[in-house]
Amino acid sequence: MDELNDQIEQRIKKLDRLRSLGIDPFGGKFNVKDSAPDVIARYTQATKEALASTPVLVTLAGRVTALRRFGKAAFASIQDGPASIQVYLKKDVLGEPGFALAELLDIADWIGVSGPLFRTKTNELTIEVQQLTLLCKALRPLPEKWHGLTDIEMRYRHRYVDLIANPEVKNIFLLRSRIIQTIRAFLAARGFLEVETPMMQPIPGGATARPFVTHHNSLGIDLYLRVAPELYLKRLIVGGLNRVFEINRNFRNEGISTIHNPEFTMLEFYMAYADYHDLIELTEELITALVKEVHGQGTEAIPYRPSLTDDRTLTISFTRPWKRMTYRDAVREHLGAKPQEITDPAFALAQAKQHHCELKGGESYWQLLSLLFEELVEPTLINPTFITDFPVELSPLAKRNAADPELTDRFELFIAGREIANAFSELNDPLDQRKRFEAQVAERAKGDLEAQHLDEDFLRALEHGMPPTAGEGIGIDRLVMLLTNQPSIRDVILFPQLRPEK
RNA sequence: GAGCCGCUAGCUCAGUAGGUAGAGCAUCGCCCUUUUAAGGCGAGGGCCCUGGGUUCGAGUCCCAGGCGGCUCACCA
Repeated sequence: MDELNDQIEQRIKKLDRLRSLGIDPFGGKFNVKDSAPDVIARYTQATKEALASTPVLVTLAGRVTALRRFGKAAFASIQDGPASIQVYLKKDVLGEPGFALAELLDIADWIGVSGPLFRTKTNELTIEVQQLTLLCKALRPLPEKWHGLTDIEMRYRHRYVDLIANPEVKNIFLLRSRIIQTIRAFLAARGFLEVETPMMQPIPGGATARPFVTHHNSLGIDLYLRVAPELYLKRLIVGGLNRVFEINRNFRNEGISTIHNPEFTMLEFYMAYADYHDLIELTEELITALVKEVHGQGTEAIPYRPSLTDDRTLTISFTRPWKRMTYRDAVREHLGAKPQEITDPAFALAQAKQHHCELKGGESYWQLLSLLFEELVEPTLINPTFITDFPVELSPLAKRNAADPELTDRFELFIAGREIANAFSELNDPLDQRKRFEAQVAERAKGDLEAQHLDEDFLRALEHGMPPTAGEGIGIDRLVMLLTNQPSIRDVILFPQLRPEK
């Protein structure tokens, strides 16, 4: 043990005292018959008199989170899952040996109790413990009861303590789990098959991002942690799995911030015979279902506070249908420009300069528009908005628009000024796909480390024929942030990436 | 990567002007059989993030570093 403070020392001493009483401080199986949440739910209405006349015996277990001693009796709160219940430890009832154990209890210990329910003078539902079992002695104390654990670094590094001390933290992760379960059920109900594709890929593809590199010893090759599952999921569509989805981690070797963790959870799903219009409908339905799952069935709007330092809270309305706008029109509207102006590259350049976009020189028309979009439009997209018709230049895997070959059949969904979903009709022309890869390879050669690689096997798969397919990706962490009103991604990831302790 | 802020007991925090390091909770001892931030009396507990410097003297001032947070930039 690295540090031996008096708190730990005292608890270690108690191990011997327990053993001399014949008690194993790190006991074995305990036959749990009830749970605190369940008992509280079932007997919340039971009166003092009812409990006295028809005794209800319960047996449950949990962690001691508070202890109030009175010499020959004590009250303890024990935490069992999402609920906490009070137990009463009384010498008369427990007897000598049982009470000797009670006297050696500390906050943080795990105990099993059984006995009848009763109500105290203050009417609190309480277990009068007849049988007390030590399940596990804790050697470290819990944080202070009133403030809990507030040091942010400690909360992330010692998440196990955070989860014990801060009930609202536990609740976020319960919600996260429910959100993911709801997504699974939603997709399964529509005939989507959940699959798992490689996390370690010889060629990282499916997104423009810098990958992590690792090495396989016996193969003697470098492998990349995936930046996206996209190219593998589309191979499955080629293989005839018409509707597939994957919820799993992506890894991107980029900065860390309140909205970026090096590994993050992504939902991607692909639907044969559909196009991006179908996914707009599906996305509205899915996210509406999630809003209702988290906030209640009647919910039309939710609050969201995007920044820790700014106490401004947004109200986001999910009333359908959500706004739809083309990429170019969104920029045009914000500039108050005329249709003939917005297509003019010189106009775009002038506007980019005027709005202080960071220009490296030599930007294409669509790159300029992209800068203007990010600078001007994105932050204003508070209520859910589908932005459609992205330029082909910025969409190397999306199908060309039939009417305008410069554009693709693609949308991104923005909520609270952030991209929540990205979807398109998938490019299934292997010859066009090859050209797009080649353009990306040329970008790489020019030094763009995020540009994509040419994946010969993926092209071969497309050459076997991929039916018209629509595909979408939704970043789960940011979605959970939005639905649970958390300004930092670290508050929706159990173990966010931190520098190691010294 | 840059700027700003933080780091003191197990936890939450004070620490005046540079002069022997404090409180509450927790811990230990005593009292206490319906408390719920229980109460009363008493006690112990410190690498003040690390390393330099200034000074008779540094938790405090200066420099460098570590870790964290936020903001900005890139990405989802």
